[in-house]
Amino acid sequence: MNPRATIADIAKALNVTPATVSRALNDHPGISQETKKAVRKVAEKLQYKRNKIASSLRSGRSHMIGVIIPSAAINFFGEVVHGIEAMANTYGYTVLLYQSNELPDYERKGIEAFVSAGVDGVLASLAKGTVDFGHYLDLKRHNVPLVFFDRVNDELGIPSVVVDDFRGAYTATEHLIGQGYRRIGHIAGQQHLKIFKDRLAGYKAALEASGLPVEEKLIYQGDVSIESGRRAVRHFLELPERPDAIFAVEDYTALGAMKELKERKIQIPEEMGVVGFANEVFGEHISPGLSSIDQQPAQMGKEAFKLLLEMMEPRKEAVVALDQKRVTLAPIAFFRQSSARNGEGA
Amino acid sequence: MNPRATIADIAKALNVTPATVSRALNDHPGISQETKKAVRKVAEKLQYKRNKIASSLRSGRSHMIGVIIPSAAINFFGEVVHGIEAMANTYGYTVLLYQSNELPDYERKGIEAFVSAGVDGVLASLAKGTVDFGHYLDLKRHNVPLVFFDRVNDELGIPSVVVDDFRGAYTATEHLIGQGYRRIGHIAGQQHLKIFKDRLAGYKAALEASGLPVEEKLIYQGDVSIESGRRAVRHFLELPERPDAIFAVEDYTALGAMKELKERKIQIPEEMGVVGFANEVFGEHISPGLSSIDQQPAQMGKEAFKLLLEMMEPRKEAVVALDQKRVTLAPIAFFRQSSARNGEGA
DNA sequence: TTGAAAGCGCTAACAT
DNA sequence: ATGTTAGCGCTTTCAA
Repeated sequence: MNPRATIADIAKALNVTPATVSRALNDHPGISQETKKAVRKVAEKLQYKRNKIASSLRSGRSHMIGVIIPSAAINFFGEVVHGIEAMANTYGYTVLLYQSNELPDYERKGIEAFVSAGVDGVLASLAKGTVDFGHYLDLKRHNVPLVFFDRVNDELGIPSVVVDDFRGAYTATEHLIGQGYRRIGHIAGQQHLKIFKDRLAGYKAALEASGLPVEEKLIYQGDVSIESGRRAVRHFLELPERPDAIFAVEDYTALGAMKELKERKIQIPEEMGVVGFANEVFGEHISPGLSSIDQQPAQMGKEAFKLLLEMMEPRKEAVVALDQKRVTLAPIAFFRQSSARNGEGA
Repeated sequence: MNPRATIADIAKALNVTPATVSRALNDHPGISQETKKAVRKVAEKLQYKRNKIASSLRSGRSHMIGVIIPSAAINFFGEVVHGIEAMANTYGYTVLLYQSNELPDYERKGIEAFVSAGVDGVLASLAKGTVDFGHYLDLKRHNVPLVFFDRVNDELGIPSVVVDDFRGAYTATEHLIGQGYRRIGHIAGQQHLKIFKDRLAGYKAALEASGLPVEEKLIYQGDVSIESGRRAVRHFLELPERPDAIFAVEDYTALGAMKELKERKIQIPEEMGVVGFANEVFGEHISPGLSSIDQQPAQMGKEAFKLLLEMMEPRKEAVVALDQKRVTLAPIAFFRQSSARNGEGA
């Protein structure tokens, strides 16, 4: 209806200049308390809302950040966004969202949209298929701060936040050993993704630490899907010496494995223990409850934003070169019935 | 590094004026093909990217929309956002996201952030506790198009997209009757939310259509939580004549009911059939598989955006008064084992 | 088909 | 403590 009130309207009402009003609204030191109070009162009365667009154009800062995720329909990313958003809002930033749908082309489009919109920084989790990082490096070239989370690439000198996948996998495997399992198979994920490679490494390390052999036959190359979990089980069962437990690279893979095992009437956890990774919601509701490693998605989002904030609003004391900065969160184990041979499930 | 190229840079390179370049980039009719081609070539070479902020300030249109959801961590909303985003991108819009965390205060803050950012329109799903709609009406007053989805209020003359809750509940109940269940209990949700009221109504209507009595004792007032499902079962089992099936207002409620039933060794679906609502991911992975009603979240997001687009870019033929516009999606039933007394589960 | 000129609303030098 | 002035990069009349 009425055109929005501007700074000029307030200035007119108070017989001061727009500059004064602007300063008052921004709590500039050199403005008297009186004036500030008066300005705020009139602003309230006129329902003044700052025109961020004009402000951004002039100041070069938009107080918006862009977030690129593979898909908002994946629970994990939903929760990461939740964390980012919570943090961003408390610091006065607005979040632009873009989904890559796992397609590098969309990723590039998203970044262009962000640059075009003038974001002050970008948070991103890589699409599975991304191998060319040119669009991300463009951001760097234009001095737009960038932080990766979860699906990261560590060779570009871009700060990142991840969960300690190695340690998570190590903990999971160690737990299975502690429960008395001795032949532990692993359903692995695509090895060009660092997170999956790290999990495989953690699995191996745990075996070695316990003096158990690492057998290649017990490592099934899967692709993080329910079907791949089923296939892995079929493979394992055909072995002359089948495993007595499975550490799956991800919960859906573990789920597929469990389904196949159930259909073949193999008792979980008695005959076969199962541990997944990600602590998806369904894990605590299926039976037996699925043991898993939580990745702390909300916390990951918060840390990622904090890292980005340091880059967007650098403080003097800044110590470490920021492009060296890596935040690694501790994974949290949730052991349930699927791996409780000694009856110690949660 | 290098400051971003502007329209003026292109103009200089071609010995034309910025106005011409602007028109060429916007595919203005009165510009020669030659010029357009030349402009595009130079733009490419200089890696020119339109400064949306300047463009918005001048034109008054930002090509951004704001989306308010209760929480990105709730799968359903994640998927709605997915749908919105997909549609928005194909039409050249960018999505701003804000989470209310179910708090009306955050909702208001979100709207202020959006107004301030100059969005062209807003999509919103109400926080549970929202009873004062002043902030939403403000948007209307300032001619910022607004569309509600899922958690809507129908008394404000604001267009909305919902799934047909009445019909979904009717279908679910009718299905139970078809499976031979005769005493069907309902675990209801908070009745001040229209979606839950509609589901109760659908349940009642289906009973009546089959000549079955509606018994108040078989309607448990719950609050959409796992615990409330458990409580409902305890209540039902204490009745002199206990029900032989349960239609739960929502999947988590159904899950709670199933857990309680299992602990009491009551066979599902033989002794007690169960149907939920929402078709959450876990439903197909628990055993028995949970029958449920899908709300088509992605489709809901797409329809909501389309409605908003009509308001943001009205076409001449516009027929119906837009504030009367209601889109109702057909729910889709997924019947699984939890209600398959006749052995017809999916 | 193109140019000239003005201005969207705000902020930041520079002045006083 | 406040005013003056200029301009961010773009679009859009109006004019040629």
